[in-house]
Amino acid sequence: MTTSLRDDIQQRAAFTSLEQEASLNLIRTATQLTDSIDLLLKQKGLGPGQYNVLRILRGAEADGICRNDLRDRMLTRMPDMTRLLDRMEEAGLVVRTRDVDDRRMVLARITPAGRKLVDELDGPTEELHQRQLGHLTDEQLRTLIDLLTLVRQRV
Amino acid sequence: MTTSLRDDIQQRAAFTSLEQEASLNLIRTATQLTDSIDLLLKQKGLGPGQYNVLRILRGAEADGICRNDLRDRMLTRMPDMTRLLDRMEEAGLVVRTRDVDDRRMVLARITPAGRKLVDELDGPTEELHQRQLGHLTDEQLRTLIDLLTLVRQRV
DNA sequence: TGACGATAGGTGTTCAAACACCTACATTGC
DNA sequence: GCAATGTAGGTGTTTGAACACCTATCGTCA
Repeated sequence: MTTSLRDDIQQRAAFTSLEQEASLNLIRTATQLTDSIDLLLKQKGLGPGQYNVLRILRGAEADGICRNDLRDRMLTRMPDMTRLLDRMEEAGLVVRTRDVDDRRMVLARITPAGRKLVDELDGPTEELHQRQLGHLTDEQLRTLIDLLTLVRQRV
Repeated sequence: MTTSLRDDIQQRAAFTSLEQEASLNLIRTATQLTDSIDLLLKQKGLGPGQYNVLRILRGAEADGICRNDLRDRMLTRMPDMTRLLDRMEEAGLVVRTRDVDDRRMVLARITPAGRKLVDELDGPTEELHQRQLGHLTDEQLRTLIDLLTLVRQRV
């Protein structure tokens, strides 16, 4: 049983183009994925942006990352990075220190508490990914990834 | 030149699984698509939710659709449909009338102004879809759509 | 027929996203 | 050395999203 997007959202008119159909399918699918992930994160009191920041900062280890670099590496657009970091600092997940060499820059680092939190989420998120995508074969996943990478060439 | 997501967000550690890689690729790609679409819509003073509502109501023609049906047919989750419709009604894009048979229900219908607005966006959005996805062959698009449909089976 | 649960919709409130604007510091070129 | 420009970060304010809670109406079954 295959649920096409057309049945899914009960649209009457067919799609006007294959490109439109692909676009709507992509957005719809991503939304369903993020909805589940966000629900999981919320159980730990995290929003999607906060989790993303924590994973980036964990990857950077002790070096620390400045606000703009952080913003550019986010999975999704986040214009108000300052106040996102404000909240995370208040929650004890990150610390910010002004760089001594270039005093314009403020480097954010993950705290032990932040690291613990994001580590605890590794298992559950991986399980969720398996539930969400585990029914595809490796070849199908590889094809999907390659096609998505190709899409992003021209966005 | 292919920009993998790993380069894109400058992640150091490799993905922990093909499923995770696919999930992140999907979310990242969808975000890029919606960012451009939202930008286009904003030029007409519309948010993504409003545009989605208008397209659904246009497809329903004169019948009108109640709030919950509308919510279930949205491309993306929208918990506060009431006030979204409030704003659209105030903008003259939709009208709401209480159903005489079942007085719990309020049917939303598109106005001529709303219809004109969404009609005007058909061309630009289709052009955008072409710019975003036109570099894929029909076969690639078909494969992508099929894979995304398959993904949604188990979300 | 009238109480009960289910369903449709609305409201109140809190918090975050978004945008424009502003300040501080660094860099460059004269 | 200093004005001009660019870059990094923060702030003020408005709007919308999210959540829990509330009201009105319908259906049904004792």
